[in-house]
Amino acid sequence: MAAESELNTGVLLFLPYRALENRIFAVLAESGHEDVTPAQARVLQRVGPDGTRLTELAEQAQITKQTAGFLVDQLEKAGYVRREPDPSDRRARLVCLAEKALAAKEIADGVVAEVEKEWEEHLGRRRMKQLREALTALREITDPWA
Amino acid sequence: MAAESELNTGVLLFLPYRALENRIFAVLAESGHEDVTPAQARVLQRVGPDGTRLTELAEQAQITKQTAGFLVDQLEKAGYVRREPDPSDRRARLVCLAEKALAAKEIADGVVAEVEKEWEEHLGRRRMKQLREALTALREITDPWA
DNA sequence: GACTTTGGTCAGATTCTCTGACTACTTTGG
DNA sequence: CCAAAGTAGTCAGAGAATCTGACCAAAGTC
Repeated sequence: MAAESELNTGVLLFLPYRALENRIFAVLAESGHEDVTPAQARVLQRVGPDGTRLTELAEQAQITKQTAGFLVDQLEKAGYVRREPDPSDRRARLVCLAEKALAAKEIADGVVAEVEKEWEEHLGRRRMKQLREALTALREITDPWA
Repeated sequence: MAAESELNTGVLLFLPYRALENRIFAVLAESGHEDVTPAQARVLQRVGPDGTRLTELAEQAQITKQTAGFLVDQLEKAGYVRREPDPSDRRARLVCLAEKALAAKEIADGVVAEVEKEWEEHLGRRRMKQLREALTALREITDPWA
């Protein structure tokens, strides 16, 4: 590692990301969702409001569709998602959020809001805004689904 | 997910992080380091220039010391690290970077520099600076080892 | 010197992930 | 309309990564 003040941007991005994720999992566990694993969460997070196909979940989470299937099986058994037939393609099925996932999502969103508030208090409103703005702009060249 | 323009800061941090990581692994694989797995890399990344204890590696990577030991075993077999006795504590051993790891690190650093340059070109010098500055400040409240 | 903490290992189980092979449905180009 | 090619998903089996629990040896504390 270089001198303390010169960490590369990757590490700099990762540190707050992980801090946030840790906070979310801690609160989720406290509120009766200790059964969601990080791997499952990475898939669950990507299920859209109208359902999402397995293949699409796999792509976005950067895992194989077999792995995605495995994780969705578990999420289904645990009551977080349902699989419904896709009306537009009989091969496909849509993974949809169930009640339990919506409740968990609400809790997670609350933690995110809380942490974002803490960050804004630490950075000041102006720098927080600059941060979000720069990251949003960066998305244009780093997010394949932007 | 919310409207496109309103992604939470966690996702916003994660997207560029993963893009960078993917680039690093791609180049590393091309240059004869296809044997380092992501899990190993997360440990390897945290080995300091003067060697680092297993327990410390485990803490920083947020894995158990058993897992860390398992990964270091593999890195050692693959020639990326050595284990040397810690002169200050006869129980402990220091995990030290070997030649092969230094070479890989040089390559990785090159990719990071390249990607940072691309980002700066996209954002402009000013916003890139603001981004790094905000992230560095955030480290004060999100990095337990800051 | 007994007690507690800390650094690390061993053993075994579980979870996550992958590759390869396969079925069923859809799309496309005559 | 039909054959070929592509896409959605599953099954089977293997390998990688991770954990918990039990343990040993050296350090630190009273």
